[in-house]
Amino acid sequence: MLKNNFQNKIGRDFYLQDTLTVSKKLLGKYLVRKFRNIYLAGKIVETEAYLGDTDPACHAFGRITPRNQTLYEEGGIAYVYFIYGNYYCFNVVTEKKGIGAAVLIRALEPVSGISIMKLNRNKIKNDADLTNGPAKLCLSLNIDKKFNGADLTGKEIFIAGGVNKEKTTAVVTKRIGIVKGADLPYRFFIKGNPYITKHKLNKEILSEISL
DNA sequence: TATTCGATGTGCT
DNA sequence: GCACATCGAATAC
Repeated sequence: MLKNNFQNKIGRDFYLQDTLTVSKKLLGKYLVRKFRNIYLAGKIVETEAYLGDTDPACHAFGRITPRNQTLYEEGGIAYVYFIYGNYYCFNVVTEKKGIGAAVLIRALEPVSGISIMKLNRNKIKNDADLTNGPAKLCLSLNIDKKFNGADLTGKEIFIAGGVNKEKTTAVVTKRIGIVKGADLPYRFFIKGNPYITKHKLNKEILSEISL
């Protein structure tokens, strides 16, 4: 149905921009994952920026290790990490090679392949609960460690431009679920969208920006 | 409705 | 040995 939208794939140059810029511009675009010849896709409605070795919350803070080395690659690949013994989180690596920065995709609005997403999540009934969190969207889209380092300009997983003509207003808050660097205003979500993570910080809006 | 808490495994100290 | 970019069930109110 929305197949035409998904052909509008984002190219490499987009990801080489400043990480905060990419974080904002990703809102309204589509994360697409090809799963057994079916497109599982959702509109990106919530992101967080992790700015590299100067950001205490970023996995690139400190030395290069086997875990964080994909963060340092050239922008336009995926950084997928395992957390809390159970879950994966999906990031978009940004900026040029040598800078360990990325954007965490925190929530999607399900668009395509919703019935498959529900099969990937046994007990979930509401569409919103399929992808309103970074680990939830990985479960619904069947994203795991094998996508770490995946090329986002390829065919298996990529990001496509939005077709919505209406203007999007984004809202800025502090980042969620971290202790270090928790005061930085690096979380962005689409104003009023019902598919974002449920959190008390949703009410503590620091600023608004129109995209 | 709000808050607490257990599950779970890997990387790094 | 401990911290961890989470989730969802259980508990408290």
